[in-house]
Amino acid sequence: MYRIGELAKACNINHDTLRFYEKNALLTPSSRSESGYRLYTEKDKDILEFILRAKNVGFTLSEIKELLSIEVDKANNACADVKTLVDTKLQTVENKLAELIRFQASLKRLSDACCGGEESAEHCTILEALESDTNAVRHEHHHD
Amino acid sequence: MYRIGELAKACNINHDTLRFYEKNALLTPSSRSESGYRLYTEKDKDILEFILRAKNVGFTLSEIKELLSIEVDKANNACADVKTLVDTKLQTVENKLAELIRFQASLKRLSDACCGGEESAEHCTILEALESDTNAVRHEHHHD
DNA sequence: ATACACCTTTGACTTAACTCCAAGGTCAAT
DNA sequence: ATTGACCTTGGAGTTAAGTCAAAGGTGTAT
Repeated sequence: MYRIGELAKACNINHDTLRFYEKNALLTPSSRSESGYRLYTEKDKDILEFILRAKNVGFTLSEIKELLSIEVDKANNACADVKTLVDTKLQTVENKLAELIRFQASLKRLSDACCGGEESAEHCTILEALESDTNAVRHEHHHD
Repeated sequence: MYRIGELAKACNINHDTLRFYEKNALLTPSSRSESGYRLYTEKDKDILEFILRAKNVGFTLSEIKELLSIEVDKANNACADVKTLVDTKLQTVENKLAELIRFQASLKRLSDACCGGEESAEHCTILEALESDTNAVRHEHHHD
């Protein structure tokens, strides 16, 4: 069991952020001590880590709330609904992945061009690095 | 040449956002008409698209400004500095990529479990899907 | 020449996501 | 029994990133 300060420190965030997440129904501590102190379990910590990772890749708190709300309820027949939500989010993730892979390629090309090869003059900005990427994929396409 | 409304519409954003980006030195239109209208070129549009994609994967505007400022200036000897910045950003991108791949795997597992296989009971929430991922990678590690 | 859609600027307002503050309770150590 | 680090609540303040509104200029179409 973590008290609020311990969990905050462990995850490197402000303790007020934890209260804020509680107020916004993202993460409620599993229990309270006699005297009213919030007590977080290891599972609560997993949820928090999930929230922080999701935030880091550009999900909003309300999107994260949606992700956390996903529950395949076998008894209830809401399975199809859940699958729709999951597949929508999966699509979002895959779009983000595609973007990031493009950024990665551009930055790599830039890093290599810099102080590296003979072709230092070729790719001088991230936009040019991106363009050369685009050109590689599409047809040649000059404009100055 | 796009006027502000045209570019905003083409990129599906508010025209005030373009003024906001200009005020914050992220994107300044290449020229103005006689009467003072902002005129954006195709290159300006490329920059805007870059900004929007970067935002989408969780970069802040000031990080994006940094990315856009990268220029390998051969004359100037700042090449090493640039490489450091680029490599730092590359690391950031690769961390984000790793997170997203994990999300993707979890969501896929969830999607497959739902309405799909026999094992519908196994992975009911994104956290459980994540956990089973963790378990696959690390040692077995029970806690209830 | 007058609508009308579009543009200008300045400045105030909004929303998401925190972050801080005040006034006070808890608890282990001196 | 009191200090000091921790916790509580409620509410106000901040920052990033827009978004809107007011007052007025532009430019093409009737």
